[in-house]
Amino acid sequence: MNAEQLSTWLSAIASPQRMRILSQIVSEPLHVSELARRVQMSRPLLYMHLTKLEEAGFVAGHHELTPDGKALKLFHALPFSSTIDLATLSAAVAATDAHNTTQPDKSE
Amino acid sequence: MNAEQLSTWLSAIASPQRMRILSQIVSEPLHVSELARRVQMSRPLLYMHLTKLEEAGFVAGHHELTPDGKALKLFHALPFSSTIDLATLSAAVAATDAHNTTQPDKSE
DNA sequence: TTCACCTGTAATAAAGTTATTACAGGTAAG
DNA sequence: CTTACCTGTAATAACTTTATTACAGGTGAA
Repeated sequence: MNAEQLSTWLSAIASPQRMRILSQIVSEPLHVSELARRVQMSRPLLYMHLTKLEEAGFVAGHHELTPDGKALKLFHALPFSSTIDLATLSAAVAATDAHNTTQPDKSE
Repeated sequence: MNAEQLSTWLSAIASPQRMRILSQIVSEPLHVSELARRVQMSRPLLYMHLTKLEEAGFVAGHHELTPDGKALKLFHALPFSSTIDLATLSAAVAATDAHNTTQPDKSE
């Protein structure tokens, strides 16, 4: 994991709003509109936050049909645990440097 | 630690630039101008980043006089290690909620 | 058909972060 | 006194993130 990837990952959770969103869907999944009401946020804004969380791998969403045929999009938090320290950060920077110096165009 | 504090802490390291700065001063302290040259960044910009890192407790700066009397400001990285997971985030959100509900004006 | 729910996105405004430029001032050496 | 270093900050430009508003469209029930 290079510096940019680590940054994207950390940035996704480094937001009080997204922490609140996450903590609401830890124990049970909720559909978007219900979640928007719980965190008191407009739906479009919530979508933006959920997209960031999903891209960083903190949540997953899936469609589900209620018995009466209504389509809901449910989101739930994905468990994770990561220890972060100076070595983690230095390793990420080193990965970026290696990439930009010896392997100018390697896809990963 | 509440959600805002955790956010400030995470945001401080969630930046490729600040990761690069940190990784340069892990093993040895450097003065501002020298550090600016190493990370190829203007001094004013570096100050801004260092201020954020210092406020979050990732670096410390102190003045030092060279034998010939020149005043340098040296910065070095402070060691840390923290495990982050859903429980950490939920606890931070809970701390914020408790603060805003039962203790409207408690200083900490 | 109308009401009350739901999903999804485009356009844009508001706010915050990052980066640059231009200062003012200090010490030591040539 | 000029050159070559250094610290520090104010003003502002450029960019990114966050938030709002306004759409278009779907289902089921009254």
